Amino acid sequence: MSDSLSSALLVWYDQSARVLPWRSDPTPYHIWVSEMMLQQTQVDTVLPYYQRFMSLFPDVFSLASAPQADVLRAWEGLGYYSRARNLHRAAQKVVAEYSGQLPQDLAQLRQLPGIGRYTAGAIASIAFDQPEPALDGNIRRIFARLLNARHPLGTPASDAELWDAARKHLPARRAGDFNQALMDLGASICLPKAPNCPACPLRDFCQAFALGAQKELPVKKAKKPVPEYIVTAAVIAVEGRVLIQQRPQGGLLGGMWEFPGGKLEPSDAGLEDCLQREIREELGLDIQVGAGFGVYKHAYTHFRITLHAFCCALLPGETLDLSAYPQARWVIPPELAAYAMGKVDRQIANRLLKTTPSTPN
DNA sequence: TACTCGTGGCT
DNA sequence: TAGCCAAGAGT
Repeated sequence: MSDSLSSALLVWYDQSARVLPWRSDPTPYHIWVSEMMLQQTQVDTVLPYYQRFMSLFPDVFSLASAPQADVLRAWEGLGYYSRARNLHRAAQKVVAEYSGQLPQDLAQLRQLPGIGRYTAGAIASIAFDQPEPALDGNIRRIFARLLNARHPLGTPASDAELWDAARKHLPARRAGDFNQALMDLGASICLPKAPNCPACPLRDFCQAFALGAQKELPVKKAKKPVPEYIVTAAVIAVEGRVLIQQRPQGGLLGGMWEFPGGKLEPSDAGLEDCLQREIREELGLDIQVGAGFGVYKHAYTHFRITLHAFCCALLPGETLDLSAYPQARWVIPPELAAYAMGKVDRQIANRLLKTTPSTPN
């Protein structure tokens, strides 16, 4: 049943909804892909990726049958690459078990890789018009303010309170629009730091606004400090080719390609020593380290790195047995574009396209 | 529960 | 400028 809060919100949404490609043609596949891309990622960042992804993989069958390498390459730059691997696996499961039709049942949706509580609710409500809440960061913030809820976000008490509130206020009709309206409101008016309360259609329902406490909410847990690591990477060139390797599935940048190297350890005498050790450990090769090939600073979510890249050569007599290291590959620089990489390694690859690495000696 | 997992834009 | 933040999921 529609309460006055949801009615006021839907009136606002009918006037203010953002025009988005997945809203213009809200098939289950479109909603699903968009929701995967939008996890922890803002709409403006997603838009060009969504358009390109749909041109490459217009339906669940083309996605399911594509090589993982193509999916990761299409995802490069969006981050959180487990989303791409999970979406790809889920597409194969939907084809194999559901004849290519995304299930409507909430429990069945949650069985698909990459679909958790939020995304299942979003797909069920937006694509299938089911009365399900979908609690994301925006909606958590909005309900925390509406209720003057003081439990820190992410705690069980907060989750229970906010999911209950979202379900309680869900209208019987247009649940998908209700959820999307809250997300639009969170992205445009009920902002984290500077909420524009005078423009808010829910102002009269908001306890935080009544108390003047909107900027104190939501309460967040304290964050841990982020460590900084010194990292090295080797551009090993032999006869015009450079060595890259694929990272293992599952961890950071899983399935992506990189220039081999690793973290500076306390036992390393220096950057050169670190790089020689890493290449010996990872590939069984002894290398000569030459000139620098750039210093790259990068911030991940939970740590920061300063990466020192070097031009390197194999010591005389060294060869790489590719059958023993199937994750490694020798490629000419123009081919690097076909290999999905994280931001730092892509910067190195792009520099290689412009500059031939110098040969040690 | 707490931690991992990317990147770009903003202040 | 260095943090903060974003349509979370998996372990």
